[in-house]
Amino acid sequence: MNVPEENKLIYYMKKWTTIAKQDEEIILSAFEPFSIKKKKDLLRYGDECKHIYFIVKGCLRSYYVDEKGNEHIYQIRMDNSWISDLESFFMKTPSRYYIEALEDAHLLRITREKLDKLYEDVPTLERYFRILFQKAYVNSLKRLSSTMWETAVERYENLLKKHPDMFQRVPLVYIASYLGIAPESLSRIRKQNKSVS
Amino acid sequence: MNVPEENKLIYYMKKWTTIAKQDEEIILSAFEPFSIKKKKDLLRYGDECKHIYFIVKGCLRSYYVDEKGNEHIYQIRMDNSWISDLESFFMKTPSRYYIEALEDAHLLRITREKLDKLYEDVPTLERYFRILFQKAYVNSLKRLSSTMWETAVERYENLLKKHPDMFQRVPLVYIASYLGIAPESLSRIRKQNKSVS
DNA sequence: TCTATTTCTTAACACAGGTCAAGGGTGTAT
DNA sequence: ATACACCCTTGACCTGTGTTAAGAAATAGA
Repeated sequence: MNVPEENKLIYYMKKWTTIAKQDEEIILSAFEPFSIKKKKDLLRYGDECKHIYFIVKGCLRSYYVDEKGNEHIYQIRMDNSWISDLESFFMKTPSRYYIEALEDAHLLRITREKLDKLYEDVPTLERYFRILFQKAYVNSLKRLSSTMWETAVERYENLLKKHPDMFQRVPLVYIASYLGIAPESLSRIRKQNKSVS
Repeated sequence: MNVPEENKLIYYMKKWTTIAKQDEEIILSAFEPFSIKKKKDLLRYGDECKHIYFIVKGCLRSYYVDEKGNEHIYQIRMDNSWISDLESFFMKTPSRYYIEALEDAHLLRITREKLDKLYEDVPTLERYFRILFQKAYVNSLKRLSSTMWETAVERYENLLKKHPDMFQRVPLVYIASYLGIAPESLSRIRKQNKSVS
């Protein structure tokens, strides 16, 4: 990957749909560059999620807090992917989640109004997002079946295989929560695996 | 709901996007009515999933079989929803799932080729499926967070609230698997709940 | 109606992973 | 160099759910 930062979004969109040269400008101008510092919130519980964000560079987590005050991370996202609370974004409802930067991050964001406009101006984008959500849905089902029917050890090993970089960039407490286990359990699993290999 | 059977598909599509009168015929003719008997397979492990199916009437489950031969149900779908193995359907890969009818079912099916053609002929359908997958993704994330962080009892009660009809139509063994628990556990939970209420 | 099959329940036991509590590293700011 | 966060690990104990095995209840077929 050696695409100039401002063109990464277009680069990824072109993987799944064709975009005319003159439309590139229209798309880019609908997005607004946005930066956020480590540990700052992009979205807070109760607020409406007004944007969807493309992560040009950085790392963020989205989580909710249960009645007992425990945080549960359901997404960790890094470079070149999207993050948002889609339900809040599309339904205009208050979010039940937080989104927080785990590293200083550089994003491109767009509001619902501008996105709706963009769908009209560049209809082929409807296809891009159709494919994006289609894939996100398939991945989510895979993750679902893995949390339901694989052991914590298997899930750990799969994540390690699929996102080794995540272990360099994200504290283990968060990865544990993302895997749906206690940090102590993750610690034990890692100890086990070390002695095996 | 009192829509004639053959128009149910259009009826649901119109909820999320506008469809011109003359396009309705184009859409319907791209779909093929298809019936399947109880206990018969719509899709088998290793086969490519050639269609996506709209369930006009009936009930189906999709599941995979692990190395030990245990079945794990990740979807139970009833009237007016879609079923398929999207990964196999879109990537043209062999499916890792089975889809089986739990009741005699009446479906409308479409191939990938016809769907691609339909996206060209009726561009507004791209929007319908974008919204469909968007919603499916959001629901899948909710189900994910509930299997990760809610107890079996909570999941049972939520399902009972959301799909009480499912308990009338689907054997409890399947519902247990769908909830990610052993049938014996579901039995215990139901016993508990009875004595409370 | 009788029988076979499928579905559901119960009980005893086992175990993965959670919880609680404590302690040790490591990085960063002063 | 020191202090303070932050992060990770360890051990002891506990609990929810899985597993195994058996039998009861319900349903469908003859």
